[in-house]
Amino acid sequence: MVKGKIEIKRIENLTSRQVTFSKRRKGLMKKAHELSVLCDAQVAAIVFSQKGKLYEYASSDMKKMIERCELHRREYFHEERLQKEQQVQDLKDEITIMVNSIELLQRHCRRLMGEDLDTCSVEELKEITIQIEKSLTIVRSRKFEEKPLWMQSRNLESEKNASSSGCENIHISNVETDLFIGLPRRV
Amino acid sequence: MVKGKIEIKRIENLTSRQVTFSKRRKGLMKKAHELSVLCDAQVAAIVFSQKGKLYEYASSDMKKMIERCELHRREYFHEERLQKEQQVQDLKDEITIMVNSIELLQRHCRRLMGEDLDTCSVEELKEITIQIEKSLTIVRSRKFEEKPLWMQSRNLESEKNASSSGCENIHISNVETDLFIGLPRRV
DNA sequence: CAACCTATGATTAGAGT
DNA sequence: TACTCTAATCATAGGTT
Repeated sequence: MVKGKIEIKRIENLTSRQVTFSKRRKGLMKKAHELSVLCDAQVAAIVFSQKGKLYEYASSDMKKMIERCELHRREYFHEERLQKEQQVQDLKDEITIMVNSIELLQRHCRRLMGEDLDTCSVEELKEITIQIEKSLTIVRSRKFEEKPLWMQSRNLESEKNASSSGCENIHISNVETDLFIGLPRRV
Repeated sequence: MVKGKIEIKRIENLTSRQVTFSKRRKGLMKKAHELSVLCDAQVAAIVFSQKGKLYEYASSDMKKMIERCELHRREYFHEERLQKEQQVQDLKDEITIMVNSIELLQRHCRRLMGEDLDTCSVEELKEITIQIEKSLTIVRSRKFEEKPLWMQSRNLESEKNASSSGCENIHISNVETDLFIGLPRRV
């Protein structure tokens, strides 16, 4: 083989390979630059040496374009992540509020049922007693109003689903199963 | 200027520019390929024409590398998104359950207070009456147990925080108002 | 547009320093 | 390792078909 002529295949000699890498790499970058200037095109060339060192060329427009793309992509994902985190936090806040409400309601119920009275002040006890007496008056007056049969059956039906076990047997764990029908979403 | 010699600046003649673009683009790709083979390096060249058409070269290693990166990134974001969606769905499910529980508790309370009795069956009405009579017996027996002062004050204190308005002031409608602030609608 | 031609300039392999 | 030199090859501007 004459001087200067080479076959395009891996150069086995390390030194030769390194020298050729340096020369041709510069040549490539120059050609890339010339192409971008002469033809008004966006050109990029990226080279990793065997050792992993990076050499690159990018016409200025391309550089800006890549930067813009990267920035845009990063902002998009960041924004999306923040939104989801905010959503999760909102839901958790809601749950906290609801847990408090449930505890309050449960205590109220227990007291109306004569439980948990140890934690009441004398004042509260009086209020509860008055409420219960009022309730008793109401339900007793109710007992004597015999409703017509069609109305009874209608109520029985609609109640079967809503609270099949009747008032005093409501356990929260049952509630979950029974109530799923028709209630506020599953958004 | 002699034939074949040119200045590196934008070629104004459109035809010339297009021809040169085609020739030099191919030349650049060839050089990129030769560099990657001869020197065992990872090389990529990217060219956008003025019209926005893309031409590119990537040595097989580089191609694989880019594909691997893209795939990895996509999988990562996809995975993250799925996880967050699942978390949000779980929270929403929890909220649905709690909304149901709250409604049931509210109904239970209202009935114990002699409200909402129109939706009761005769059986349920009997059960409620029995419950209320039991409650009344309990609270009436309580009234005569005068608790020592230290116990009263302890209870008063702990109640202040847990339910600032105390038992006697809890109206279900208030509770509802408080709760609605946080309910699932806005999700 | 593309394929080819050719004179010329550009690049570079291999050797030397 | 990074230059310089130089012969040889390669790329390509400006044509022509």
